[in-house]
Amino acid sequence: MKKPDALAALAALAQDNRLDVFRLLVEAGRDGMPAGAVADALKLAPNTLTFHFDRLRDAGLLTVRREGRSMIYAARYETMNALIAYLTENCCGGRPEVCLPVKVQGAPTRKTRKVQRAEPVS
Amino acid sequence: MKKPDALAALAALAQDNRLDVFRLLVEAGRDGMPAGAVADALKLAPNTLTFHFDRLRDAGLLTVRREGRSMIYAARYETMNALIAYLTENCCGGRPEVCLPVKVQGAPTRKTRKVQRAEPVS
DNA sequence: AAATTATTTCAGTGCTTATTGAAATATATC
DNA sequence: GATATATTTCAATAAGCACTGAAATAATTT
Repeated sequence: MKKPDALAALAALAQDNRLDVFRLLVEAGRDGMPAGAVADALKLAPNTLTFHFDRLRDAGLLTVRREGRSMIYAARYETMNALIAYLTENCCGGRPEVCLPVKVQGAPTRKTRKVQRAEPVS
Repeated sequence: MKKPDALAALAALAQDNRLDVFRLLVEAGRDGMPAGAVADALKLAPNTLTFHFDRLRDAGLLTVRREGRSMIYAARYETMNALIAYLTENCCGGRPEVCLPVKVQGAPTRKTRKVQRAEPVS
């Protein structure tokens, strides 16, 4: 994945409702779910939803197909995977270790450190 | 990491110049680099840069400290790490395998797989 | 203490975004 | 073929964003 694509994916996901839409479709699995079902689940107006679908789709995060009079949207996992790979490579100096809380290389520093607490689900 | 924080981090990174800033600071390492050096490297007006620093900082992706008359900005790797973890957990159904191009569960599919090519730097 | 260097703050501007309501399109049912 | 269902398109609007130029703050050097 190249920078413009990563940027597009980031922008697509950087919105409350769209992140919900994408997460819902990820849960829904490869078969996806109809636009109306997404609208119901997230309580979004159908036209607003179309707007968000378009953006997610432009970013390569979604696919659509028609089934009867329903439009079935499904998450494109590959793109999300590529985004995560991009972030890991480009924003962790290529080495995920770099992102870890405690620096390992270099002279030994003080040992104590704030305890990392487990977090509530959301 | 909770949803609002993930959203903030995504929004902060979903901008061309800011993504550049963050990547540069990641490369710069834990010690960071002065605002002016970032401005020079990326050819951004200092006030524009302050604007972007603020956003990255609000998202918890940066730290600042003063050193003489310079402001030294440094990447907060933990936040990026937490974002990647969030995306992996919440947008890959908790299982990274889900994001892989070929579905593994269910009946065995063809064995071959598109070769993953190395990509140009950007 | 005046001048220089580094960075931030402020006000203004054009552009993009998210949302809404109303109308249009497309498929299915009666 | 008329009606109902599912979704999209279109136009309008309010809010937020990225950037610019000018002025302010803060630390250093002379």
